Amino acid sequence: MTALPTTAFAVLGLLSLRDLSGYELAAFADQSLAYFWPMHRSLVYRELRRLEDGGYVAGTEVAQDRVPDKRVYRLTERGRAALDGWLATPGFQPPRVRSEFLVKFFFARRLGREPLGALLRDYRAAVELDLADLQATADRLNDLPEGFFWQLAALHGVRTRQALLQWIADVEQALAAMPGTAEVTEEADR
Amino acid sequence: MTALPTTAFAVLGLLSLRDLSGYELAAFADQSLAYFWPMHRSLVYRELRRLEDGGYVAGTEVAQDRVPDKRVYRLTERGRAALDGWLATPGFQPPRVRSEFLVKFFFARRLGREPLGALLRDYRAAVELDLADLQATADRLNDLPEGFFWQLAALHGVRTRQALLQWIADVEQALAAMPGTAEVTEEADR
DNA sequence: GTTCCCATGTAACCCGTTACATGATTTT
DNA sequence: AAAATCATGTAACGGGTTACATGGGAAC
Repeated sequence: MTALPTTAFAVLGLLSLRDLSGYELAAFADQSLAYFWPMHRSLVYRELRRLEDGGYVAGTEVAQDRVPDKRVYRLTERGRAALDGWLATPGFQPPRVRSEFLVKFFFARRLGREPLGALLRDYRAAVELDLADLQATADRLNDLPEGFFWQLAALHGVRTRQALLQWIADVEQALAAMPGTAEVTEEADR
Repeated sequence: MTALPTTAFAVLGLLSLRDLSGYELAAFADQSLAYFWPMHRSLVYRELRRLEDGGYVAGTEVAQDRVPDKRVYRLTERGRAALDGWLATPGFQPPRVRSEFLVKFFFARRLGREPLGALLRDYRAAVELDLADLQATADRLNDLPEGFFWQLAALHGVRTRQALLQWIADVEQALAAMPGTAEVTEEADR
């Protein structure tokens, strides 16, 4: 009876919209929740098995031709209750960010100006690409009944990425203004 | 020879500043890198053991009285080379964000206006707290040689959190403007 | 003078990622 | 006709979190 992880509720939430197989659910999640709650296919399958064991969802095997059979899951009453209970429960884990870029940047005093500039350029390119991708996702989700919240969720991502672009510009300016660029100095070694 | 994970380089980076025990390293990481690369103590210990096995760091047992003995690690030449190689290598994993709040918000059409308002208020409080905490961390890191980059790394976090506060304000406004608040409707069930 | 916190770490669990499997269908 | 992709999943590995251990100070 140990509490379900957030991923389980993400799965239940998607099943509350329509019945889905694991593959379909993962594909849809990848086009919607992925920007703030990525779920790999494998994990979705495992979670669905667990949810079925717990009686939160019910699966039925569906035969297909041309493509493999699939197992389609439907939310049970128990599952819906769990989802709504979780939604109404106040509190959430603090957002967790993990940025390898910032780890590199944090130790960038060991880098010369050249590789540092390259690092920032790469980062800007990555953020811009990501932002474009997110915009596309947001547009795709526009026409659904949930559109209101989904648009706003996407906007959350857009805003943070725009802030990042601004940050990059600031950093580049600060670097240009700083005359003595820290090359790797001897005293930095030990 | 399988590539080291980012956490290993975070550890090497901190050891490049000074020799540290696992406990000290974890404590310092918690005051600095934690905002973009959290590392639990346990993980730091395990990583240090692996790095010592690989010859990237060298540990020496240090006896203390009043408190337990500790094992202090020092970067080896091999470790320094690995760190600098990683730093100079272009590329990084895309930043990974995981926000339980947004999962709830994504399915908020199932919620009434009351719990939704509460959710947003909680979120604002959490972001504000987090921002204050981050500011404090940034101030603390100001006086060190690495201050320049560390300040900017902290600013990265500050900017994104400020964008979030703006987003929350926008959402609250949009909700107020929306007349027919979606109570849980029957047709949403099934 | 119990109770909580500090300083140090180990052990177990589980989520999340990567790799593997497979037969049909489309692409080159 | 070989190669890549689709549609479905299973299995194994490892990073990250949570729980456990312990003995000496500090706090109440």
